[in-house]
Amino acid sequence: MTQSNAFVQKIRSYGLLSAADVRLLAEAIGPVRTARAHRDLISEGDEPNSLFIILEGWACRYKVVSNGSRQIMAFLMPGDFCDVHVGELDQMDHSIGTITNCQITTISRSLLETLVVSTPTLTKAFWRAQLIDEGVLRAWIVSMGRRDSIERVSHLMLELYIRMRNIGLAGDETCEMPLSQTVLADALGLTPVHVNRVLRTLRERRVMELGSGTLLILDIGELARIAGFDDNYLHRRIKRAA
Amino acid sequence: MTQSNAFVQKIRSYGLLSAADVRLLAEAIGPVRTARAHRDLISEGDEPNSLFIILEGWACRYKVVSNGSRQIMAFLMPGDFCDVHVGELDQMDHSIGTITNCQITTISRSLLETLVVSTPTLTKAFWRAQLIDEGVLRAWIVSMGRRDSIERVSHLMLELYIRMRNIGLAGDETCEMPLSQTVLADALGLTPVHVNRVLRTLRERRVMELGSGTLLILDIGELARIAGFDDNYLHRRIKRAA
DNA sequence: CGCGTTTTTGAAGCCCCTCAAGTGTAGTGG
DNA sequence: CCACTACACTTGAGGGGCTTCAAAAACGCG
Repeated sequence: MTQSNAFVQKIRSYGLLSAADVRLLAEAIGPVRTARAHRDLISEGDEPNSLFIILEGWACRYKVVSNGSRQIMAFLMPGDFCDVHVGELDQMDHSIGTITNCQITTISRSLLETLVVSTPTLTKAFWRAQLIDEGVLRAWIVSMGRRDSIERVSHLMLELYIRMRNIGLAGDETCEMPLSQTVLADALGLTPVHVNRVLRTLRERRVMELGSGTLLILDIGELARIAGFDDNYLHRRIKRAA
Repeated sequence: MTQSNAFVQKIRSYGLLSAADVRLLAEAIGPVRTARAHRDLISEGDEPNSLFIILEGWACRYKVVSNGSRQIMAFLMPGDFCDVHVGELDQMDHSIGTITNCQITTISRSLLETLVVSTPTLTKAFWRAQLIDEGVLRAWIVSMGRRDSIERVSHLMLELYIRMRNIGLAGDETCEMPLSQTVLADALGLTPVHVNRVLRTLRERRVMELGSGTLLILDIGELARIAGFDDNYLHRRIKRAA
């Protein structure tokens, strides 16, 4: 049961759950299993059957477009869940794949539905989680549309750093970030070559360094300034960590 | 009450509501009022107070970034609603503004909450609407990241055309589309100048024409081919129209 | 009819891409 | 311990898509 904490804690932070609610939630969670890196948890076109929860490791939502290139639409880290819309939609319009080795678990569709219908506080907590994800999606759109490459890289690094900190996985201006430059490029709408150059610039300017699976922030003020990082957004997400 | 149909019908199409549910929903809707074009319904930083519903006209979610440029993150058309997260989030991280004159109405926060808690079918319908919006957001990210300008314009035109058709506001390969090239540019992450050139290309290739507030699709197959429009996505949205 | 907005077109430039090659670094098997 | 492979990272040179700047034409509305 300890392994499910990442998820239960996240949901708890989104709503005032009673002890009974938390117990119900914890009991709904299925057995933990391990998934290797670079595997699809769900593929585009699949009919979704159960809700995936990441307990450990990184995964992502992505879609391969007609010209063969890949676009990552979201990163999933411990505590994140994949498809609350289980059963609501007919087919997946994108895939979910692991980036690192992951510990995952599931909640079955029927159990989830009972949970959501029977306990309004849980409904609200799930809803809230959904809304925050939506906010992140909107921030990505802004980045892709109106930020150049260095701003975009900076913004993503800050987002991920803060999300890691919010779940207690980031230290003082450093955290694990097991993303290759190719994966970053797929998320940012850039090429790996160009991501490389941008990272070099940021390193040379003593703003941040990304290497061997670790992010090191040297000057968070400057990083936020470059990114045009919204104080508001930042503030809300910091608050949420508490 | 007839004026609220766009909204009620949309929610009905997302769930099997009983007659009582529909009545509850219809009764919750406040008085209809008119909003002029180019006005903010909600501004960034506001504390959201009630749920806005568009009954007539077009609006959009947008954000102005630090360098002064604007990014539109979503278009809102009749039946769409703005902020189910009323009260869930502390502050708006973006603004909502009208594009044309609009007929709008609201549901107060407290009424909405009672509704959602008391009737699970309504909850599910709202949830489903939310999930579809999220799918559209993800499609936008894919467009911005991995499609060039002509593909991106084509994709957006198809999305908007199909959404208009789904609410019965599109004719046979034509519909109203009151978007200036500047507005389109703000949505697509391009400049108005370049949008103009892309539209010319599409016109010269006899694929589609956009002018005087109207979209005219000349060759929908070719348009979908250029856009890399997902059959799956298309299919789902057509099905949903029924 | 006059004025602001939108649309259109041209010319020059930059940001990021493409292509290409070279350098690690980790894992595998001899 | 060293070949061998696979993959990620790095750097250079050249090109193209979109932007920027500028200005004219067309449209819509009082």
